[in-house]
Amino acid sequence: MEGTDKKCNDTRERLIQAAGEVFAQRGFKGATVREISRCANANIAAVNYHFGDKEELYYEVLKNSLSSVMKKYPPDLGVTPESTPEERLHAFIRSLLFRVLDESRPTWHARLMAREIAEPTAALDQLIENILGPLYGYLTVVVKQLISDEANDELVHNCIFSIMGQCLFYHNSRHVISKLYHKKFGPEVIERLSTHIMRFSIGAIRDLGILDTKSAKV
Amino acid sequence: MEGTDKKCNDTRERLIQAAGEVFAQRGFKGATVREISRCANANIAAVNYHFGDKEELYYEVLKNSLSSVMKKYPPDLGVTPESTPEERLHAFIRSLLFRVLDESRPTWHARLMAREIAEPTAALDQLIENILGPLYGYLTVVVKQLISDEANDELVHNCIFSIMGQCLFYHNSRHVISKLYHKKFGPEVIERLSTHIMRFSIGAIRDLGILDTKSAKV
DNA sequence: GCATGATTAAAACATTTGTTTGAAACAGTC
DNA sequence: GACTGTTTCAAACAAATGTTTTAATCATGC
Repeated sequence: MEGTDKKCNDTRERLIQAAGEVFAQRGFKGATVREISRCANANIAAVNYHFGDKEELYYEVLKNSLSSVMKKYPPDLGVTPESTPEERLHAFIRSLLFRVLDESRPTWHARLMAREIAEPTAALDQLIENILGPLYGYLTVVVKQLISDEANDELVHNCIFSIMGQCLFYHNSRHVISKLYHKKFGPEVIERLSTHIMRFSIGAIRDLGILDTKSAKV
Repeated sequence: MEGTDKKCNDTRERLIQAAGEVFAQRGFKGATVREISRCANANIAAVNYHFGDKEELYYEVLKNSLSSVMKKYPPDLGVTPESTPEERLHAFIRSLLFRVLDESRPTWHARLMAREIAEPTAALDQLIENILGPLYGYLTVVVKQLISDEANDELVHNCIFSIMGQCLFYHNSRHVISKLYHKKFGPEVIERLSTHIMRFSIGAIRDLGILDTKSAKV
């Protein structure tokens, strides 16, 4: 009836869920195993028994979170290999926005990842290898198609950073946005945002692509 | 010879400097008054004597940091009221990038502010009122001039978010960028980045402005 | 020189926190 | 039902941390 289905008695699983919430809310240092245990209806010793120590639990939570969130919103959600680069970019942006903004489901995945990106622990390498690397790679291919296949690397990198930056901003600065503009991010707002970022970026890339091919010709 | 000039013996001042470094590096929770005191060559009791408690010291550090960094890189650095909107936007972006990326000077200001933005304490309101509010306001004016004075508010907001997002990305994701692309942000790289973001945004805004005025005509 | 107030110093205090311990409860097997 | 390995529990431990205390030191005005 509330999150955990069918009275799942597996303490280990409950600990991971609870730890996700608490780590996301308070950070690794701020989270206490006592609070985690209490939220999971488990004994204080449960964390050490099942995971060895707090840090190992954190890794487990992060790993768990990653696969789950990428499964729900894959970068090519709703497009096929036959789609145009524009459609693929739009899909990428849309997925990314939903991944980091959707508050209608266990919300700690995005916050946890943002935390790890902003202030990495030793787990960042794993995060890059499994998630961020492929993600940036995918976007690179799409952007290269949009500009031209011989576009110089620096321009391509700058463009994918511009796109990623626009999307992630709404998560990183959400408290400021909410205080300054009283904006909330429901699904329909996210849709409009994704359209905006897509148009903004396509327009920009077209311009820069023209500049680039011109300078390449010189 | 090293940061503090003329053997400034004021313990209070040394504490603020040291606390800035430590808070930026470890976060509020992770920073210990013992480490701060040690870095400041002060006694453990000094923090409580001079500031009451750890939290009050944090507020003081934040306040101090804000005024200092905005003084060094004001948003209209190098432009006059007669400059074109394009020039003003470029100056804004350049300043913002230097503000968050310049590692050649006491570097904790930006990290401290990023921390507060990503996970606010009670001090965020003050930060918004004194710094972020005016900053966003200034950018809004510039962007409005670029699109058209009757541009609809949502479009303008989305555009300033797109610009802020592109800039802040390089700070928030610096560890990922560094691991994926082995990029370091020296002054000349920052200059090139600011030019890229300026072009990217101007191109995009032009396009969207045309769309906007067309739809406004309908 | 000394009295006064501000500052510093070292030690101690009270909590909090991650972890360990040892016994109890449980589950499955023969 | 006794044995075995696993899981849970309450209590305790050791280290760390913010804060307080009490005395010493310093600076300044008389």
